[in-house]
Amino acid sequence: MGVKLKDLSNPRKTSFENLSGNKIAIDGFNIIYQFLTTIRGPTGEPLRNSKGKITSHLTGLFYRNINLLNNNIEPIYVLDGKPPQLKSTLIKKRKETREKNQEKYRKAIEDGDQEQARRYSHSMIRINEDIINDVKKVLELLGIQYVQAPAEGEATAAYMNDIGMVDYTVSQDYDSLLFGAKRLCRNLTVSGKRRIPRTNRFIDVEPEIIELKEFLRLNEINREQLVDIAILIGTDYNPNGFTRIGPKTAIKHIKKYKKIEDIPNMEKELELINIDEVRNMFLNPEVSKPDFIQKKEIQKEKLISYLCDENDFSIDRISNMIKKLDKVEEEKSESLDKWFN
DNA sequence: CGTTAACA
DNA sequence: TGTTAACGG
Repeated sequence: MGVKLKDLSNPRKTSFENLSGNKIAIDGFNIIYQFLTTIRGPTGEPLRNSKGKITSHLTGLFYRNINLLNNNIEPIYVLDGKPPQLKSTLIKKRKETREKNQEKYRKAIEDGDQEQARRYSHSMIRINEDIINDVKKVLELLGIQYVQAPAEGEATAAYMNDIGMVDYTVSQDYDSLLFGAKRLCRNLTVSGKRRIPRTNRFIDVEPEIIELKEFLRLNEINREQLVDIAILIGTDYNPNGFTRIGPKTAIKHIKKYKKIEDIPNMEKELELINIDEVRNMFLNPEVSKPDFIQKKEIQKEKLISYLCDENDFSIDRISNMIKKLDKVEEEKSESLDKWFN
């Protein structure tokens, strides 16, 4: 779920064109979950191939990556490893709400209530090993690199950003900033319009950059204090946060008292968590340094075979998109020729 | 989510 | 030509 830092952030609008020439570390699980929950047929069911296997994530990944490559953006996917022990309460909590929602879903199906079914259908989806293997397969065939993080994907993505391997981390969550990412890119999507859940209203969603330095300067805090603010609000490692403290109160307190222990009347709340352990999760996370990463060649034939033969994608659509990619490559080498001649 | 078909 | 609905798998 991530930390609720939206109200404190100072996003700067950007676009695919603006990000041309950049390397980005994509929070793999975050993007996969988005595809699985948003790419659906009319009944709210995810897309499936003729064998009944879910394919929403394949559709999303294919089109999104073609768009990135067409704009000369180099994505590197970072996949989650073993979840940290401190996350177990959150995972348990999520499991409980998922099971409750699954029950609601089943009931809605029984009652023939499509609207309710659609609302709870996302709880039927889990990122399992099959899904991960599909993702790895498509990425390999697209020639896109991925790295396996030892623990939190966002932590390794942030590390890659910090040491200059990538220019941005990409996620909808703000956690990579807590992990020390220099720049976070949110809403890195093509279509500008997105429906507000359970309404018929649409809002324009544009890609945005949040720069850690600017964020800290604007709020007149350092990263350690940002982490304390997050802990007050609630993080994956202390999901409930401190009672009656939201973003506004959290920043007010930290600006005034500098750290959580110095805020008056926090003794009882502090007894509930090991605060230094939580801080350490963000300030000193388990990360790996990936080897030098270089984009590989797209394997067009195998990609078409995998998507169209194995997963029933339309051959016309897929080959058209690949043709578009070829066209961009052609233009690129043409302009390169001009440079030399 | 991203593309395409339909429509003014 | 630009906006919106519906489809994709």
